[in-house]
Amino acid sequence: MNITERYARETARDYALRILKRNIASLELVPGSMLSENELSAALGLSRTPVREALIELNKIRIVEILPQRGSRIALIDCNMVEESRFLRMVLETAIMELACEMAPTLDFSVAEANLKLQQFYIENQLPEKLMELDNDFHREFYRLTNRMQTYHLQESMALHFDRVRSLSLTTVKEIRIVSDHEAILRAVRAGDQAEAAMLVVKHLNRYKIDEKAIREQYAAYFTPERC
Amino acid sequence: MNITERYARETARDYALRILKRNIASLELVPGSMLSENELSAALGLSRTPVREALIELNKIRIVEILPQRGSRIALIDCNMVEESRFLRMVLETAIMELACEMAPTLDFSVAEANLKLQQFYIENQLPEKLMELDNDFHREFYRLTNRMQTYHLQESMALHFDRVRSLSLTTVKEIRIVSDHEAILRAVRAGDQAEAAMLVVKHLNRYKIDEKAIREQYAAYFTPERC
DNA sequence: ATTGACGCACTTGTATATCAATGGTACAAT
DNA sequence: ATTGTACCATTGATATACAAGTGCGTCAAT
Repeated sequence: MNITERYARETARDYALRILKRNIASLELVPGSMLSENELSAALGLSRTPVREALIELNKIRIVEILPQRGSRIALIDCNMVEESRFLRMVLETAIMELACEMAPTLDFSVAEANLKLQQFYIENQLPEKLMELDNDFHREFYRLTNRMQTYHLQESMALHFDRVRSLSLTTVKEIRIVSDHEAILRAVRAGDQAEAAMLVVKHLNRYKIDEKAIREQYAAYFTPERC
Repeated sequence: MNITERYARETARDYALRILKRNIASLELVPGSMLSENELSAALGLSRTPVREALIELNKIRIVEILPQRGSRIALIDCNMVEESRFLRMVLETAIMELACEMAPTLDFSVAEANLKLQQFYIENQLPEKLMELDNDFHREFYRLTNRMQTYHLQESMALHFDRVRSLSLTTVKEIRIVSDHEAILRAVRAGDQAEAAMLVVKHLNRYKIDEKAIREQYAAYFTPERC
């Protein structure tokens, strides 16, 4: 496990959650591997209670299986859950953008604008590492503008399933296209063009399509036996 | 609090969650009222641990506020959350039905059919009490058929916000319309008619529209001061 | 070699006690 | 009226213990 420092004033539970999520997304915690509350609390330097609470949360999004009286395990990658997280993001983000179109006249897009400027800066200066965070921020900003943060959090929790597959993927997203996608989306939303915005969102999210078949074959042990 | 027996083999945490949710939805637990882990564990005959775990879950869907070192409280009814839960259901259920339309040729609708038959039976025999459960079952069946149960659970958790307002509402839904809506939806999905199914879902869910303004005025103390 | 019984080790679920940190309250002092 | 102080209740977290259930190894019987 890749363990880093606990933030100031971060609760033990949030700390455990943060570290666990990161290690699950990066596959440092191998799908199918067993955990135990005791083992984890020792590794994290916490007691069982906050670790247990974190595991319960991860169990709720079905990324951790809790087998009573036996142990816990990192769930195998379930294509159905990956598909469902993709579905959720597609459906929700389309609806969010359509909503943003309706509200456009009353919205302040300056945060999104500033974010875009930064994206362009990092592209020009060849610093693609920062882009993923900016990408997330950009999308989240529309949930915030439309007052749908709870929806964002629901979607975000499911995204872990997709992140694991992305970690296995060799296909990287073309940064320049991403940024121009974002520009186009913001333009459409500003113009209140729902159909255009929805179309762009779908096109944008489809860039993250991954060659799941090849990955599945190469890393068969990480996946649930059921076919998709 | 309205407390009932614990089911056989129900974990203490699930029991606490079930009782709390029911009492929150029915407003038996008054919006804005304070709770404490100790008080609740005494009332439920459990220890702090499972009660605390239940409160953490309710806090995550923002129906319970946890104020560290001060206590917990039943959140006031927040119009934004109510609106967001309505938004979520509308968006997700529309997408689910469209998906079901695509998959229609491969789906087995016999469970939904049987449910509809029962709905008709209860209408004819004037037993509307059973209808709400059947209503829920009917909708859940489409999430199951399209393999989107996790999506269902996310939506379900947010529904608590809406349920509280519905408990205050005097406007009852017309049962007969509900059943005929369901029939029409199933027909459209069978026929694979996405546009029709989506339209029917929106129309159906709009029947649950509630006179929020009047309720807000009558029960102002239950609501957050912010306007919607 | 196979089977069956048994017990051991381990895990989660739960209970309980305890302490730290902190916001609220009551009350005295001014 | 304001301020300061002591006290209390509450959650966050730790530690410990026990119950119950699972899996595994041992060992005897066959």
